[in-house]
Amino acid sequence: MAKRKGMRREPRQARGERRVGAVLDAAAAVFAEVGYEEATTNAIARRARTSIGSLYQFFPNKAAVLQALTARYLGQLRAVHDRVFDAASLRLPLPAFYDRLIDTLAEFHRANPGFRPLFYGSTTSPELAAAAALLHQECVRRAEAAIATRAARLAPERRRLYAVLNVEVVKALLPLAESGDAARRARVLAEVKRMLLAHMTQALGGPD
Amino acid sequence: MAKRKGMRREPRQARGERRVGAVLDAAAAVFAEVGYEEATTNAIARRARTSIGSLYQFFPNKAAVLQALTARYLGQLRAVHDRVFDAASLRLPLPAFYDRLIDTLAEFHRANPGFRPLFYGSTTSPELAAAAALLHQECVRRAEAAIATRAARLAPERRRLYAVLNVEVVKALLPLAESGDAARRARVLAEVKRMLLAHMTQALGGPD
Amino acid sequence: MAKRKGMRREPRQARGERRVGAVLDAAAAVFAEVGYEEATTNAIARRARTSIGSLYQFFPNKAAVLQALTARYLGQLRAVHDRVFDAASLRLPLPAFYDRLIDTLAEFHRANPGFRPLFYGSTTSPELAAAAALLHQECVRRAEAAIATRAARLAPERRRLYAVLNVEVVKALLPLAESGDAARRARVLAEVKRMLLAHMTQALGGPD
Amino acid sequence: MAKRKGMRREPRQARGERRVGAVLDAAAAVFAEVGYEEATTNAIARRARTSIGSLYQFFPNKAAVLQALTARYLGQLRAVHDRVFDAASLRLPLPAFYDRLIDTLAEFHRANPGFRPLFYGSTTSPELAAAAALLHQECVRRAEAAIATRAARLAPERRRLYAVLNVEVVKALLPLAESGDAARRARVLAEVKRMLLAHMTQALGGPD
DNA sequence: AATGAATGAGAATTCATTCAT
DNA sequence: AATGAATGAATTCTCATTCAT
Repeated sequence: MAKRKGMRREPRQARGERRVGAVLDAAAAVFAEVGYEEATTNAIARRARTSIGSLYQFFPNKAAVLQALTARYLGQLRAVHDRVFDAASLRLPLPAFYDRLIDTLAEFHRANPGFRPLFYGSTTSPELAAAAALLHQECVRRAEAAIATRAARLAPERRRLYAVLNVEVVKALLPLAESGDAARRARVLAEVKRMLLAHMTQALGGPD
Repeated sequence: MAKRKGMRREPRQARGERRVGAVLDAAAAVFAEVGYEEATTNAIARRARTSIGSLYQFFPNKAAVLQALTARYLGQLRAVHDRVFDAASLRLPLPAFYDRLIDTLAEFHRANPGFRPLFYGSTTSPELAAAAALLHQECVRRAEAAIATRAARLAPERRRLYAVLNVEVVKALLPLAESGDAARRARVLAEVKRMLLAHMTQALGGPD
Repeated sequence: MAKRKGMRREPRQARGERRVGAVLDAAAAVFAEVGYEEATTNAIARRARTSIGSLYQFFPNKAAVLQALTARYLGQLRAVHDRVFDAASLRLPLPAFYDRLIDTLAEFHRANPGFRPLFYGSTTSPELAAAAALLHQECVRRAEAAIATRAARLAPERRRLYAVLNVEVVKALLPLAESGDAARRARVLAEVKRMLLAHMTQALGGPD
Repeated sequence: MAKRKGMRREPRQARGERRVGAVLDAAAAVFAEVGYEEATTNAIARRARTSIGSLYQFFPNKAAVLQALTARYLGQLRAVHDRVFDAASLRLPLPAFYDRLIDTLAEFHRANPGFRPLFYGSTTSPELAAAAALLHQECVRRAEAAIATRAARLAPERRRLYAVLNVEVVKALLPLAESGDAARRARVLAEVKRMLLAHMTQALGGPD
């Protein structure tokens, strides 16, 4: 599994396995609260109810914790993408497709506060930038593939441009959807769908 | 003047005035390079060719430097807004208006690297969040006013929602415009305009 | 047996016996590479292809590993000494005696990299100093005995002084012999012999 | 001055100048007590009656403290060498020359406990090895020059070999001279002189 | 007995801020 | 006013040793 990358040692015992999971959960929580750079390894260990030594038994440094957490989220994100970009969905009319896509992504975003600091990772630390790039790429690749399915004749560069624009807009507006009550959330998501639909309909040259 | 917020004392002499400006210039540069949180006051002082002691003579702490810099950028941003949201512009057809607006904002963004870390300030440190909120509000308020002029009968909450959406989308996509050569920049900006235009035309024109 | 010093328990089984030997071999290798103080017990266990827990099953602490290794080397050193200080050798003319002695010691030194950090153990950690002292004493005692045989009327303090000088000079110059190719080695050893011979001839033969 | 190498910043104020000296004095003392590797920067700062932050204001890391101290000792050692290797001394008969040389070096060694851990620096840490190499080279170079003066026709490689041997023997035996009372010291030094004299007389081919 | 996970004191280093000169 | 030295809490990471499985 990808989440083994950069770890100091494979946990050989079930206890270690659990501990690694606990550390990643704790890291997600701490990163969500104060961000990656401000997060301290001691705070993560404390939150995981373990000792700092244990953390370093499995992860050689703070960056490795970030990497492992990123890998875990990447796996979850791929699973979500597999569902919303499946063959059936890709054959849906564009409005229905966007409806399903945005709702699903919004739900993933809502349910995973620990995902956000990685996805929105600032450019300051290279390791965080790498994490963000990884997740971002996954999104762009999927969007690109979806566009390719729906607009096969589109030039690859335009396809890529539209993919990036879609990703950036959704990325920018999902936090907004979280910024109020359920009604607010519904209104924001509706507008996101409307905006992307309007733009892509026009861009792809008429109604799909 | 707004930029005196959080300063320890008013410089009575031109020398002090110049020193403050130099510190803010240095802070802008350092923030642009490593971000606010990673920036050190010593690095700022060094860059300003002054001593750390002098810096603290004018600013009680690091946050005050950020605040003053934010105030300075807020002033510049307001000046830009005054120009693009003037009466003549507001009377322009929507496409022409967006064209002018986006180009102007893109130029401001391009020309002020020090503005970005404040505008995109992550949520981690409260002071940075406050800075970002201040700049964000200025943008939203102006967008709201512009929309009010063009769609007077629109319910205030919708007006506000559209304002926020416009701001977020532009904010999200300007960095993208910076991410390549001039052609890339042109393509991205064209799509931004198209996207907002498509959305707003529909939103303002169609059934609410 | 002396090598049981400081051990937690006697291994009752051949497996344990082998394990202890493997740990000492590993310790010798690691000490040779990074020195006693920089060596970690985990590195020793890893090198011995055993677990840290097993290591501590046999040795109560790091110092005990050093002690046991020292004891093992002391045994080997005594065996070498028994050979070069045997009755026949002691009856050899002084030049022939030194020739044999130095060559033998140089060979022991060359063949046992793990011996060096113990023999040259710095004064910093008490346990290392103790190890070095033990090995040093063995050398001095043998040298003293040899001198006593050859110069029976020499005052004990002088005997001891000469013994110490001989040991220190050999100790200091053996690493030098290792510092180059075979020719270098031969030249250095020849000079060592010449130096000690010249000195001792004068010291024993001349006025006291 | 060489001692400025590797320092984080030149002290600009007299206070800083004093502090740097105090830190080096403290480092010498701490290194003498526990060795370089076991010495902690906090212990050095405490001994210098300053804060750890001050230490790091002038030295970027522990190695830099070692470097600066080495440079200081190198300067002192050169001064001593300048005296014992001056033209007049080099014209002295060999016995008188060695007498003066050994006594002077022994005195330097006795008076500078902080010099020893650097001069005898083990090979474990590269920075310590570098320090030791620097001091060692100074000694070998001087010895070589002295031998060249006294035995001009000697092949350069032999000259170098004798120089190294002289240095190593003195280096090895000076600590021995320190190992007892004044009488012991005198006896050891007398034998060192006798040994080197006997060897070199023979090596250089008859009485000088 | 063997394994390897758990522990936490301690080490090097940074940096916002204060203070002496 | 200006300079830069002083401070020390906080941070990342290591490693000898203990303990659960």
